[in-house]
Amino acid sequence: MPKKNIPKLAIRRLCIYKRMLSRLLEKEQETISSKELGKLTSIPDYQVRKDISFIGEIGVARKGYNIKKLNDHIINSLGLIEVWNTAIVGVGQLGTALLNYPRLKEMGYNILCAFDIDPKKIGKKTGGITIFPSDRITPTVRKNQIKIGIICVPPGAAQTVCDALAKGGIRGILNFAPIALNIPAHIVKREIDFTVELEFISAVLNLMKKKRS
Amino acid sequence: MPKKNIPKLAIRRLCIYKRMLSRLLEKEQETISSKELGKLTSIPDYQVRKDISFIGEIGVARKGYNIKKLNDHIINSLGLIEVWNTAIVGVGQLGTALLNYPRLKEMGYNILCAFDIDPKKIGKKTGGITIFPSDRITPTVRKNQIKIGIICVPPGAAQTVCDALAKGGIRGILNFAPIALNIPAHIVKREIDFTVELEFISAVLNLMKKKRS
DNA sequence: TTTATATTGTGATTTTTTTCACATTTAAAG
DNA sequence: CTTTAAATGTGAAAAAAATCACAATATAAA
Ligand SMILES: NC(=O)c1ccc[n+]([C@@H]2O[C@H](COP(=O)([O-])OP(=O)(O)OC[C@H]3O[C@@H](n4cnc5c(N)ncnc54)[C@H](O)[C@@H]3O)[C@@H](O)[C@H]2O)c1
Ligand SMILES: NC(=O)c1ccc[n+]([C@@H]2O[C@H](COP(=O)([O-])OP(=O)(O)OC[C@H]3O[C@@H](n4cnc5c(N)ncnc54)[C@H](O)[C@@H]3O)[C@@H](O)[C@H]2O)c1
Repeated sequence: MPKKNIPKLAIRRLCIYKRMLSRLLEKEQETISSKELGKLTSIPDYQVRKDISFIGEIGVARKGYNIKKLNDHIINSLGLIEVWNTAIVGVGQLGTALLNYPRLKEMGYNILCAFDIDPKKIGKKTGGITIFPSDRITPTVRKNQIKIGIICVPPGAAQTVCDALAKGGIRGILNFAPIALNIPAHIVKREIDFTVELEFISAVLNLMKKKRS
Repeated sequence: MPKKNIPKLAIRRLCIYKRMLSRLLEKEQETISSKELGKLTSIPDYQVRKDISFIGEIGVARKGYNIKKLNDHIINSLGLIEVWNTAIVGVGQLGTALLNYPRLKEMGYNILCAFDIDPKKIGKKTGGITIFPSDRITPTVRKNQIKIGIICVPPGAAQTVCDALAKGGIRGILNFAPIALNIPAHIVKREIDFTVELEFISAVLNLMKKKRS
């Protein structure tokens, strides 16, 4: 049980440390210092230490952190042991890639079903998952206790399917459609827009150039 | 020319406003207030105003912002008119989805070529783009003045292809492999890991639950 | 056992970001 | 022309986050 409120940004970084730690588990190395872990994740050592301190004292002076112990501790503190029933809405280019992405299941996101509006896709299987019609989202989510929904439909349809997921009792939504979703506050939302990230890169490059000149 | 340094987070939000504005361009509405724009992007109105203020005074008291003018102004201020030569490395599930994603070109990311290590893929075309062998990354990037690289290879290969891109003179990198890349500071990097986003959702849901109990 | 020192954990400080509140502006109505 | 009020732009305050610096600690070497 974490001492106090963990900052949102610290949570994300803890997930990134864990990602690195789970890779290190396969190596013989037993412990790692905040400096080393920082090097591997492009995060300063004091930030690594401070982030870890939010979930308790786990390091050993002069030695660093035990890799397995720290990995487990992050998993426990953030509750990442849990397996989440997950659904994907929209089985196009991106949805198909996700349905074939084994890492999702490995990380505890168990995809139970997929939805699409296209009659040619409904009833078929992709990545071993059956595709249901999108007007069945609400009852199916409710019946299967689906907790997390991943939206991969065109932007024009995203709010509609989001509402259907919400009505079914979804708890978290990962949205890939390039549009901000309106969503009740009790649902945790995360939006990823590749083109916004690319534009961010462009903007930073441009502003770097301008400053130099 | 922006007055002072624009905060990184403000840049991202400006891109999100622009995304919404370009949708609104197709409607008849001419102006929009910070309040309305905030509603549409899930961002508070004062934040919208402050962000826009970083790129100058463009609003009209009592009316709000002219949609077309604000859209153009964001594009100009952040330098988003530019077309960027782009390459994709790794033409698997995700790389293929991206090569077939028309929005990239629409937004000014002109994919000139793709790279893969798989002999069965090299020489073929995907989404109209020819796939080159990955040992040709450095010279091809240099010759074609490719400025942005998108990495979609397995994590074990990501640092290698990243180094090859850097050697070719790349300026920005968007990385989808679940690993932090080591990269010289002059290259602008952005890393997207879907599973980290999902874990973030899980963690927030868990910590919400814990706090309630 | 003592010493030297690498490394943690954290309180204090600094920086950044968000939030607030309101004076100023200006379109529209009277 | 004057009044009204909606909306901006921003300086100031508050909150959050990052950074620093160092005392405390524990290991490994002497
Ligand atoms: N392709 C990419 O690489 C990529 C990258 C980033 C973001 N995106 C975004 O992800 C979303 C999907 O992109 P895509 O390339 O896979 O598009 P796509 O056109 O290949 O697939 C969209 C799928 O959604 C289905 N769909 C449409 N309306 C629906 C509804 N109401 N209910 C259920 N399903 C519905 C369609 O039948 C189709 O199968 C889009 O919003 C896109 O902007 C795509
Ligand atoms: N599939 C998804 O939905 C998804 C989602 C998020 C992140 N990712 C990440 O994106 C990356 C690609 O995922 P994927 O599912 O497309 O994998 P994939 O196995 O389908 O494709 C990987 C491609 O990279 C190529 N490759 C391997 N080594 C290479 C090298 N040295 N140079 C050039 N090409 C090389 C392979 O030949 C293959 O074509 C992975 O790091 C994965 O973790 C994938």
